[in-house]
Amino acid sequence: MGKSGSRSARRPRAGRASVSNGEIAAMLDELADLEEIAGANPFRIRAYRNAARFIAESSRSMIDMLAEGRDLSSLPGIGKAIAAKIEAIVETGRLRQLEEAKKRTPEALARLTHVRGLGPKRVKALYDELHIRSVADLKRALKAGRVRELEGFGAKTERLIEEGLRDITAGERRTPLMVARRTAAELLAYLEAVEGVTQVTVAGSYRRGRSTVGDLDILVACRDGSPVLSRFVEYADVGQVVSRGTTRSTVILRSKLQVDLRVVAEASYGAALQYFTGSKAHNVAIRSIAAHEGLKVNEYGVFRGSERIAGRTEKEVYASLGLPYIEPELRENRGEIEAAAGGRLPRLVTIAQIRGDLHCHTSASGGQMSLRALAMEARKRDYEYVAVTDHTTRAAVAHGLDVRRLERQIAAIERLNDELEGIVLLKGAEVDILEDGSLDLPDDVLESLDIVVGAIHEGFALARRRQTERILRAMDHRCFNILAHPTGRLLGEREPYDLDLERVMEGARDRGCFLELNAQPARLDLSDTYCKLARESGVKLAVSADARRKADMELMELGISQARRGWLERSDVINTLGWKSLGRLLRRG
DNA sequence: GCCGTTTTCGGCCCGACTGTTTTCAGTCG
Repeated sequence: MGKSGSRSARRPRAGRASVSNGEIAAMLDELADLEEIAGANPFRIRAYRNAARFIAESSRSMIDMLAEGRDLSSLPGIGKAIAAKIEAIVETGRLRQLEEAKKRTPEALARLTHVRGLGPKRVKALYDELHIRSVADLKRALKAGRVRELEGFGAKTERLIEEGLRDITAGERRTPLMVARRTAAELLAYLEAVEGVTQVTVAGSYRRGRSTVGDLDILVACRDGSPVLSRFVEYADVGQVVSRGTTRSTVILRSKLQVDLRVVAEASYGAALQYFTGSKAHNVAIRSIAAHEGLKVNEYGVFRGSERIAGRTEKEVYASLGLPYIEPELRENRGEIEAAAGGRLPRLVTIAQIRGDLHCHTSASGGQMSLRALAMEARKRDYEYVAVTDHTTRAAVAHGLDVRRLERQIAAIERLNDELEGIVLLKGAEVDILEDGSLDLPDDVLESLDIVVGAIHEGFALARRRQTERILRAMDHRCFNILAHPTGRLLGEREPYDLDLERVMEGARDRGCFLELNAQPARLDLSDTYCKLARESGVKLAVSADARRKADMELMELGISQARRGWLERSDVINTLGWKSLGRLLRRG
């Protein structure tokens, strides 16, 4: 964290610099780190962090909002002072307060606070007493045995820091949700079998459906005397026991995934689940509301004075604060509490409502499934339809179909549809959107398809305006239905291409087109915050697995998690419709 | 530094675990 921010701060730009929200957030976060080491007012530091988080998650770019003349101080958690800082960053690419903070406190110290076991106080002590100003300095001091001689440090703290350093050298890792699921399932089965255990739930960001998880937070209810905590640390995959208490323990598995276990009584299970599910920002907001009502919320329940008034179920906890139940995927303090208070919570789409998949590949363009295998797999999932959308000629990515091969595939689909019961294969294609906005199949072929999915596979570097026009022109074609992976991002690999996504959303809505939520773990495109923006713009989405092989079909669940995090309801997702209604929607007339 | 059915000042979520403490600070979630 904070690294990209420091880069842009050193490289001033003229005029409105193209500073991303992520860079602005990183600069505020770095400022918070440095001020914290310097011992500044902790509430000011929290204000910086809250603002940074809001900006990083915002689907609107700060540059655009300023260009529109929006008053940034009207945004939640952003007042006059931080609004001025954001403006300065956008105008000049730098932040004076950050540069001054770096003069007082070496900037590498900010990174040290990210080492497990090291917070601002210890980093400051290391700097003041041992003049440690970098990871390398710290390693040398550890080796020389000088750290343990400091007041407040000891042999155990020294070892904790050494372990923390190894982790940070290995890079900050988050585990993909689909990978964490397997680990969680095995651990859950193990814990459920321990005597005295009555309930086990994986909470945390896993339960909130985030695409990656930093750790697993497991909550257990059990009868008195259950040996669940000792069984937990004895679990065969445990590599290291970090802490071990009477109600909570933390281990790191051999896979390096951290797991926290928290044990509570049945009467507190709902309150503990609410607390342990988070997010932190949601909990802080909830507890703050409680405080205004003269109540106290903790993981044991909701209390008025010493009397517990709720806690057995989450529903009870929210009800005690005058709120309806809030689904875990919404708990990010992105407006869900206000919506709950106003009776405006969405009824989130569920996996059971999905009637088909609108983006799948066969062995004809890089996939592994035959047409028949694809149909069987879809039927197994109780789908009513599945679209065959292989790449077309231009796709440099995967041996695309030319017109002749596509026509043969269409004929094969028609024969198969005559033969198969309980599933309909849709004739489709994933066509390339060329740089001038045309599609790479002739009109008469496009006309013969049930569904046309369009995507950008090359020319990622076009300027924002041209890229936006390119897509809008593609959607002008009366056969165009769904814009696949709309921002083109590849997580950890490729940034989204520069695009005015709001214009694309409005353009799609006005033309009767749709945007995709591509459920491939590396894409998850649209993101949750863009899903929310799409819903607010009135454009509907298709949630698609973009499957290449059988196992990919289950990625629909990942897509639905993301859709729920984006506040989508059944009516926002077109593949909740039966084929009859969907077919009408796809014929733009 | 932000915020407001305790409103322009005075609050700001709450608790567990560890280590080096002889009563609690630091860190974490």
